[in-house]
Amino acid sequence: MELRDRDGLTEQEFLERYRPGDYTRPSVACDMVIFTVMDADAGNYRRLPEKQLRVLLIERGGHPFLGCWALPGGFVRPAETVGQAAARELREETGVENVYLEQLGVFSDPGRDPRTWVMSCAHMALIGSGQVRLQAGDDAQNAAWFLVSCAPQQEKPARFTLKLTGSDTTLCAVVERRMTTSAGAEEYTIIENDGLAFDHAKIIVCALERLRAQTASSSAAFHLLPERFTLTELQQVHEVLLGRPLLKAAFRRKIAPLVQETDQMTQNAGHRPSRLYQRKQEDRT
Amino acid sequence: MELRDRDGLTEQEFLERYRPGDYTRPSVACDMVIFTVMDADAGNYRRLPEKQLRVLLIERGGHPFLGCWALPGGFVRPAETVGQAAARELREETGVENVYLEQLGVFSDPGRDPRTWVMSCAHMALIGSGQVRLQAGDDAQNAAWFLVSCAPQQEKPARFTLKLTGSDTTLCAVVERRMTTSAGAEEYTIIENDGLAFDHAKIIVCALERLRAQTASSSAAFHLLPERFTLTELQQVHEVLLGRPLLKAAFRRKIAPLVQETDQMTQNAGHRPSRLYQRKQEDRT
DNA sequence: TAAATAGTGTCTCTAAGACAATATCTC
DNA sequence: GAGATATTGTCTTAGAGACACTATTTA
Repeated sequence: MELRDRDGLTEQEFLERYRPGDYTRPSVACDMVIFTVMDADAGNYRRLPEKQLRVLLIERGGHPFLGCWALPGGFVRPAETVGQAAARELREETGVENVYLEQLGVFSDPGRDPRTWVMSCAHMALIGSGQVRLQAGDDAQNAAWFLVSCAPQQEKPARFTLKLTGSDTTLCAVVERRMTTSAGAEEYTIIENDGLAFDHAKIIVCALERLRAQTASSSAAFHLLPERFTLTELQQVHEVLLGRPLLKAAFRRKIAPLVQETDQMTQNAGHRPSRLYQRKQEDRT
Repeated sequence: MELRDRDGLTEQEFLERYRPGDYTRPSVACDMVIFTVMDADAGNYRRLPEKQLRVLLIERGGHPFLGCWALPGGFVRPAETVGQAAARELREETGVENVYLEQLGVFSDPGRDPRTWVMSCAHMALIGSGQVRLQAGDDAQNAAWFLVSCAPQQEKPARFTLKLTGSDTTLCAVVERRMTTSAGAEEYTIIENDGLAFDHAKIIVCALERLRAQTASSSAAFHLLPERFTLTELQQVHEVLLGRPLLKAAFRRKIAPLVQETDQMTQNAGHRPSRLYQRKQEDRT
């Protein structure tokens, strides 16, 4: 097949002669919304610990947004896909590999980075509570796991109040989801922002919305738990993500076909032991 | 607030002195998967016309992929978001505005464009059958609406056979959806490809999957119909998108809360007239 | 009147909501 | 035994699937 174009060139000849133009190109970064679920300090004696959703943030040590907290991230390199860049960033920041990783979309408001034209391809990662190595207080670059709370406002259900609580800092933002003719990653507007760098408040809210949608289809929570878990733990994770309590009997009926019983039980709880389950690997979603 | 960094600069001073580095940057394009639903030529006398899902493709007049068919698209400009670039492309290609537009995600395999490093932020647009101006045969740049058929293979349900039928061309591809630890726009692999440029087979399959997911939640089909439509038309669109027949009674019960009765009826059909409905605008999704 | 679509009624079955009852462990 | 969680049972209700029946228009 020797197709020739209007200059009489074959494809190979064309490519050999090709020189890219010199119009401006954007930098493309990968920002990572890394979630995990941690147990709250079980103050009381033999109660089950509460589950908390947390997100990893890094304190900025230079301009712009000096002193603000930002999502971990970095630039995409020419020989990798954005997904590979995200996996690389994740490994560099937390040391974990082979975890759930999903592309959220591109955030590209022209002024989002005051330095230069940078678009961000945001990703969400879910890591199990057992895999977290980076602990709050690791000051190599001052990274910390912030407790996440994000609820729609009563009067305006399209507005979300985002509150991120660290050990000695609290960050707040209000983000509105616009409903125009379009839908997609960018349809969020920051109304208020206190302490978050760039447009990262948007990105976090977008990730939370995606995470909730995945939870509703029962697929996300497994990634936030260790290999083996009790049904109560699984239910707690669903409840934290959805932000509302679930009925035990109904929940167990619903997830029954997705889990596999093991012959292990919890030990040393201050009460009746619970059976451990694992995810059934037949049909993945 | 006069925070100074380790060089003693304020943010304003830092930005004034900032010079971007000279590492390579990618070009970022916006590729558009533009769907519409058209009536098949109603050969028979007084039957309702069948609905067909179609996608807009453009024949390439230069290397690379000379003679292949490609999604319409173009490069993102510095002063716009990728969403605005998509809307601009859509307007330039089809003349329509204010239609449903959704970001699908970034496709960024390093070799996807043999010329240079180009990533594509794919978008899906849905335009109503009444708004289509560009007709098959408009040879300004040889654009055509291809009939879409895409079904999972029986033996391997993660493999999709994509078939695009134009007036005098048929394009075929087989695309597999990988299910690794990751999920997202890029988790597709092209197994076979005949006549489609770049990685556009992937992008089209990804768009179709997204479109089906939206159809299941009853939100997409409205955008593919004119303002006023019959319930049978709405059902036909759902059936074409989902690829299976639906029961009339159950369908009507389900979409009843989403539509609003009008006092208009269809005219001059070869049978009993049908009431026209419009989308109920109370709760948008 | 025949052909075609429009529109409704109803039975069944499944899944979710709600609540209760029982079981089993540790302190 | 008290305190706590684990696990199962069942009644009710909402919605989807399946199928049949009636209504209304034009050729």
